[in-house]
Amino acid sequence: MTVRTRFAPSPTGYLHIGGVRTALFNWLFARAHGGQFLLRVDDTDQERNVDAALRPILDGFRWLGLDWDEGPEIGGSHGPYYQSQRNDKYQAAVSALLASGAAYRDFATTEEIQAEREAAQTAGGQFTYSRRWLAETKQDAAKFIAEGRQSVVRLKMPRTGELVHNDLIREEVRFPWSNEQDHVIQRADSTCLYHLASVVDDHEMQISHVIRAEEHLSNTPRQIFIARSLGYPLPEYAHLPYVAEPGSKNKLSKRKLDKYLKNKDFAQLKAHGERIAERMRLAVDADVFNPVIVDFYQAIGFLPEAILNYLLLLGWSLDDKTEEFSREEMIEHFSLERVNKAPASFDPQKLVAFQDRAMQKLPIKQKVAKVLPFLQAAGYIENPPPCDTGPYLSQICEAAGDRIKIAGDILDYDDFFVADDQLIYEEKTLDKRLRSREQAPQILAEFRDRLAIVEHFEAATLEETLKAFVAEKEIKIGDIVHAVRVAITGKAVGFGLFETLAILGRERSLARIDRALQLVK
RNA sequence: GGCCCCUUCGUCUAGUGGUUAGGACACCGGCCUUUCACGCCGGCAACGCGGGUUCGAGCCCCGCAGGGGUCACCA
Repeated sequence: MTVRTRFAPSPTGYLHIGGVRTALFNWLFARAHGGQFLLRVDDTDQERNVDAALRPILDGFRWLGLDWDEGPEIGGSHGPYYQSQRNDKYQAAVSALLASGAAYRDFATTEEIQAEREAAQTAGGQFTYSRRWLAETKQDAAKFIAEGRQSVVRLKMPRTGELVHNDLIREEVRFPWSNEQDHVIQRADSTCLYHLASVVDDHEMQISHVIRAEEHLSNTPRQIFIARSLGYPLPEYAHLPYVAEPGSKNKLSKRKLDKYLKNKDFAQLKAHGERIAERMRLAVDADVFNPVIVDFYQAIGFLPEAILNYLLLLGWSLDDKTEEFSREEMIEHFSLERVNKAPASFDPQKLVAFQDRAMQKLPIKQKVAKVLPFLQAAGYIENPPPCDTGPYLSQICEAAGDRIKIAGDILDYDDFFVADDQLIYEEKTLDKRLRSREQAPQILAEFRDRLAIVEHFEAATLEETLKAFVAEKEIKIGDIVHAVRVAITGKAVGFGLFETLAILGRERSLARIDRALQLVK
């Protein structure tokens, strides 16, 4: 049997991190079994512009490298892949269900159903629809229509016995049929509902494994009922635990974006992102610029592999120690058997830790490539970049060491990209390192003259020069290092001083020191 | 409330009858050091509760408690 899995996003305008986890597991399972992964658009209830609302989602998938074998934009042999375009198939299924007696036309009004429900509730019992507006024959129907009633189609669910079903993750689960309602599968306006559509599509698209979040577990009985009634072979079901809010066991919801910002770690991550966005003069749309949404990470320069690696471990593990997985290793090792049953909280800090590690491992050349678009977006480098950009950025990334944790962090080191006379000095640092120390400007001036005559303006020789200077003047190394740093970068913190000097070169270093000296005079 | 699911450090988890209950993130010390990062060393910290079964239970059984999901002419 060919393994075929699917992810069915509804076009909401953004890709939710919990959704990505579900998609990832589907994708991994398909890839691990040499099968296909498809995307199907759940737009049965959409009125707005589906294309516009779908684009960020597809972009997110592409960015993460979760490629789909069939679906929007690429098509496939089981299309169309938009539920809004598959209505004929749903109608046919409804007719078949009606014909076999597995479903019926119901002429009750919403109010009447509601009244029954409330009556059952006050009686303390469980609601079971009386089916008194059920129309079995044309005559019944005609009578109701004459009264001006409209009809929906309901499933005629069993009311005795139980469904025993084997879930790939939950194992055996049992549902008493008496607990099920006669769910509506077709609205009064004759459009069909999600559960019907989903079952029909899964069957027609030959989905072998339905891997979805736990919140669908209790929807499974009605779907199995539909599938059975239609004579479909059942797919395997695997219900993943949902992703929970940080520090709680509530389901991470797309509707509570604001709430999560109250979480300290979340807020901190967002603030970091905002700092980067601000430097690029990027409009920060509150709806999307949020760590629950994948766009956020893309916008500020996270690595897709870091996100995938983190999400993989949210509810799945290989053993007691392996944490890092390349894409290939994920595919090689992933299995549904090792998926956890309990919900897992989304932990922004741990995601960041994976990002840090992934960034550390990134070769300089690739780091340069990641960082460049941010410098261009901020207006520091032209597009296309001048030919000396590569070597210059390589030096900077090399000197940066592990300081650039997110590609957008490069913008913290704007001092390498502004003209000497445009450099902005932190007043506080100028005060602390130069103005408040009587001897500091003098010492800096003297060291400046040494720099002017140093033979090789390279990190190693610069360090020798400075050490010699310190020994000769009988000062502490800190007395000069910090003064030089603020003079050439305007900041209190930065890369190694000697590397910084070397990158800037003699001319620019001297110009900046001179300017700083002017400023503190 | 009915039904269903879940329960090991703060968080992600390993663990399938005998372990000093392991790892990771976070946190707290210390070291390194020209700042900031990185790195290194060390530390804190968990089997929800109660009954069984067993020589022995985090692991098996039964209760309880807690948490969550779901109960739409939403998806």
